[in-house]
Formats: sequence, C-alpha cells, structure tokens
Amino acid sequence: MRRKNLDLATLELVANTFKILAVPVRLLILQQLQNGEKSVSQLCGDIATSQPNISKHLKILYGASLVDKRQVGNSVYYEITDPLVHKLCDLVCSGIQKQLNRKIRVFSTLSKSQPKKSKTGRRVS
Amino acid sequence: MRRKNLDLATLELVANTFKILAVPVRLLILQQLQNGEKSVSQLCGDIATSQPNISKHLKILYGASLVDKRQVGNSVYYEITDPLVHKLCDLVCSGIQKQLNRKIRVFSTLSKSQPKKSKTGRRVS
DNA sequence: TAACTATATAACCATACTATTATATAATGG
DNA sequence: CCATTATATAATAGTATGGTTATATAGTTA
Repeated sequence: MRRKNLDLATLELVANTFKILAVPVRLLILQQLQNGEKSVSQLCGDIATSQPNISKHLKILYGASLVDKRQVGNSVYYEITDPLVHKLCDLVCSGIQKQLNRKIRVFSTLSKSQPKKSKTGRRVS
Repeated sequence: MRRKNLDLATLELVANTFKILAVPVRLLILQQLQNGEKSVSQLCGDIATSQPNISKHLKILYGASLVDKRQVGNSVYYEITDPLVHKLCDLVCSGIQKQLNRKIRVFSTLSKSQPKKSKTGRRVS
C-alpha cells in the first residue's frame, strides 16, 4: 500500500492531535464521555482531580474539536465529536496488547527451557 | 458497541504511545521508514535536523518498540516494527480531513449567503 | 596504529505543559 | 438582592522535553 508523504505542516497537525491524546487525564475524560454527554460536575465525580483541571482539559479538547459542549442552565455538558478518538485508542490498545503478548511468549519460552524439573514433573524451587 | 473502561495504568501506557507520536520529527522519521529500513545517515539526509537529534529520537522510538534496528558494519539500520503506526497516522489524517471539510462547508455556505452581487452577476469588492 | 566515518551520549538551554490554589464569572433559587 | 451552585480563568511552581553543541564510542580502511 503506497502512502503519500505528508509535508511538515500536515505532520505538525497530526502530531498535535497525538499530543492532545497523550495526557492520561484527557483520556480519562474521553473515556467517561464514550457513552454520551456528561456535565463538568459529573466528570469531577468520576475523575480524581480538581475541577479547574478538568475544565482546563475540556477546553483543550474543545479547542481541538474533539468534544462539543452545550449549556443547560448552570451546567455545561460535553460530548465527543468524532468516534475517531475511540478508534485511535482501540488501535493503540491492540498494539500494546500485541507487545505484551510478545513479551509473554518470550517469557514463557524462557521459563519452559530453563526450569529444572524433578522426576515427578513438579517444579523445583 | 460497548467498550471496557481502562484503568489508569493502562491509560498511561496508551497516553505514552500517543506522546511518542506527538513530535513532528519523529513522525518524519517514521514516514521515511514506511517503505523499508534506512540507516541513520540516510535519515540525516532526508530530515533537516542534526544527527544527534535523529539518534536521540530513534532511541526513543526504539525504546517504545516502534522500530527495530540492525547493525551492518559501521551503520545502523532502523525499520518499523508494527504497521500500527501508519494506521494511527492514517486515522488522524482522515480526522483532520473531516474537520477541514466541515470548515470548508461552513465557509462556502457563508460565502454563498453573504456576497452582494451586482446586476451583472459579478462579485462586488 | 592512525585517520576517517557512522552513531551514540552528555551537558546545556529554552520552552512548554500540567496540577494546584485562589479567584472570577454566570446562572439559579430563596 | 443575596447566597449558592456550576464552570471558567489567572497566577504560580515544578517538571519534562526538544534541539544544539561538543564529545565519546565503535567500526573501517590505509
């Protein structure tokens, strides 16, 4: 599959999207929003950090068009704009999973070849 | 589609992967490697930054298992470990594309409704 | 072994970014 | 109009990170 080379400006946009997703608290927020909108105070109930911190990160997510917002009375409800976010996280997760599996495979190979067994087949400490 | 909530530790892993991809130079490197391995000096020829900088970023990519390396004589060849990287970039690009399209649509709607035309149908400055 | 090439590391600076605390703004209810 | 609730902003401090320059390491060749 041939892929076009992106110019620096475009890569900077891409990098910027990744940067937005590179902060655990923001992923927590997006995770909380994955099944529908939530208000700031609801998010504060779910995530262990200060309210100003949550508001700040929401602002960043909003600035990147990753979430929309809508005000109802006193409250502001945020929701995810584009399911892209979850696709990205899923992909990364699957990548991490693969890496883990590789490590587990290596480890189990090592532990199969190394351990000395007694004649009964039981492991020996 | 129901999705499991990831614990903080896992989200930190995910965030970390995103962080690695959040730097334009690193994306440039990965882009250069998308059609096969290249040595550090080849990368230096393609990317406008210092050799130590490239080596440093390669080390980071290697540490994250995003690239493998192999030494041949004096040179070290790096290659991409997992096509995941490009899938991620493609997704982000498509997201950016969608945003752009949205903006273009809005813009063209505005410019259709606003401009005053002269009786000849030409635009008026 | 000396000179040369390729890559990696170290030290440094400048910048950017996150989390906290305190405060401001805005909507609601009495 | 005041008190309360919900959200946003400002200021600060601490940390992390990218890029540069200089230097070290290691392989190659004469």
